[in-house]
Amino acid sequence: MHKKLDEILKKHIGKSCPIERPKDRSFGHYATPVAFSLAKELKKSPIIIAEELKNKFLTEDIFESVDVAKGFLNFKFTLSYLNEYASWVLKNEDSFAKSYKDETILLEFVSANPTGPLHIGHARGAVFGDALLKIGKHIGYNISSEYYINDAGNQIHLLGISILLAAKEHILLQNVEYPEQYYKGEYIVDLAKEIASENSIDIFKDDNLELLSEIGKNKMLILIKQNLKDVGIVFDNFISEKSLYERWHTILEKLENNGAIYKKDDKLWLESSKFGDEKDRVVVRDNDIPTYLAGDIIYHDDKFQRNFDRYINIWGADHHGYIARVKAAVRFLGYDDDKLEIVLSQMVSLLKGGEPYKMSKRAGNFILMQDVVEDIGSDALRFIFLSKKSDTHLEFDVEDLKKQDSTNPIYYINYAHARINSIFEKSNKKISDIIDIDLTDLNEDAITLLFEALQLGRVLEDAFESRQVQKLTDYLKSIASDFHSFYNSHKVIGSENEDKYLKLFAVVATTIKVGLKLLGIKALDKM
RNA sequence: GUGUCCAUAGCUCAGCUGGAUAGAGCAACAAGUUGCGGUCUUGUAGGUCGGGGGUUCAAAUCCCUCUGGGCAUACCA
Repeated sequence: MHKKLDEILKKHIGKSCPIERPKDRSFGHYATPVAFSLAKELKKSPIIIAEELKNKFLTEDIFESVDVAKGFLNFKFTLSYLNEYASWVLKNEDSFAKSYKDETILLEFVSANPTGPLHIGHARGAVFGDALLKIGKHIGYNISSEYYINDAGNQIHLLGISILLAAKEHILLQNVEYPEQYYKGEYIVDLAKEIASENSIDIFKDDNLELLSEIGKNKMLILIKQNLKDVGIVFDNFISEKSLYERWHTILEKLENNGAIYKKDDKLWLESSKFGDEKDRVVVRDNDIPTYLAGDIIYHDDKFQRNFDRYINIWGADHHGYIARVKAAVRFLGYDDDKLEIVLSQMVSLLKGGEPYKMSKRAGNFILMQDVVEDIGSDALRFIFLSKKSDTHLEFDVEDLKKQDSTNPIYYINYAHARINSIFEKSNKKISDIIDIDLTDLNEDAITLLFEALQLGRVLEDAFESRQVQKLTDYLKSIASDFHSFYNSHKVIGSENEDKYLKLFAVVATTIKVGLKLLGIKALDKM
């Protein structure tokens, strides 16, 4: 609908204009302040300009009214236009709020080190990325999801050491001395025992760190994939850091040819300060081993070689200082770094009944994603993560998400959906019975609810373009609230408007169902 | 120290590229159901938008500055 209005505005004004929702719903469905900006160009009062424009718009038959108020133009659609769209939505549920765009996007998220299970911070980025993916696909982007596996370098080496030491202490019953850095969680001991039972304890006797690292990493990756699957996330692609290194020399040569590299203190430095980084960064140490940044440079070259129109990375907010150097590297490689967008996912503080959520000893004093999923379920976890901006701190109490009343938004929304389902059952009617009912002579409440329910497309576009998924969760809460309020003040079954209201409710239910689906949550028919 | 993000109602947060009297949920207080799931609804109260300057017809929104926080500041990933 806003697209239709956009077209009409362009037609009469000759350019795209801002379209807003009026603060006061009674003013109309949409509004534009365009007369204010035209006032400067035309040197006329905005009110006069708005009045002149109003007369042009009145010729369009989709408008019930076009009003001018303090220079704002307010538009109200006719009920028959809304009805036509409602019928289309019910007949084309799968296409509701869909759109088509000629743009390919590579979305990278999670990319947690395969050295342990996912914790709650990872979960937030994972859920956010997955929802962005689903929404983006729905509105027509060609998006692929990707997980970058850091399976090279020191962390993996540490994993191997940790497994070996755990095995020596707990299986071979030797005295061991632990170094300063190693993975401390009890899962490491379990991992060692599992490896012992699948092979033999001899595997720990010749200190084959490389083998243990490899086995451990593979097992952790399986665990991570399972953690993700438990909240409905499946990646299109996994890409291994290690596998990329065979191209390092080619990439290094490319960087050198582009004047990005210099040698100092026997190390190779990337001159990233030239492109906005605060200082230059080492890419190859004096022992000839490339740094972590080198892997990311190869990876981003690999990404850009695959020629997407846009690259979105979701990173933990603690990595924000890393953005400048990667962008600089992308420029040195000769690509447009504006195509690379980094979205940050902030840390999460969890409470349970007002107290800090207990850490998992098993995982080494992290809040384990799996524990929270088992506690409150995937749907509740997804919803709470998606109801706040990704780059702000989030604090919530899991007990609040178990409540079965209006204080729990996911319950509240599902309740609206289930209630509509139950009303249809009670009335003994199906969607097909009311789909062609003509919506005429509806009261204002009903028209408002219908209009709101038809806003899904606009909300999805807005949520995706701004990378703010909470716009969708907020919208669904608001629709559920509007519905409950309407239902409370209007008798439906047995009233003369029964069929019309059923059609209206069917649209509301469709909006909720499609909206929740894009958040990775299945709407409940019964509760 | 430097960089960066943030500061809006008691709490958790919205507020779109500056635009119409600053919003929602929760908590608090007060009402409503002989009517379809009360797993609900309605109302009241609550804010000098951290302080101070500036730009503008218009600033919570943009700029400067101060204060108070988070994060980063590795040749670890």
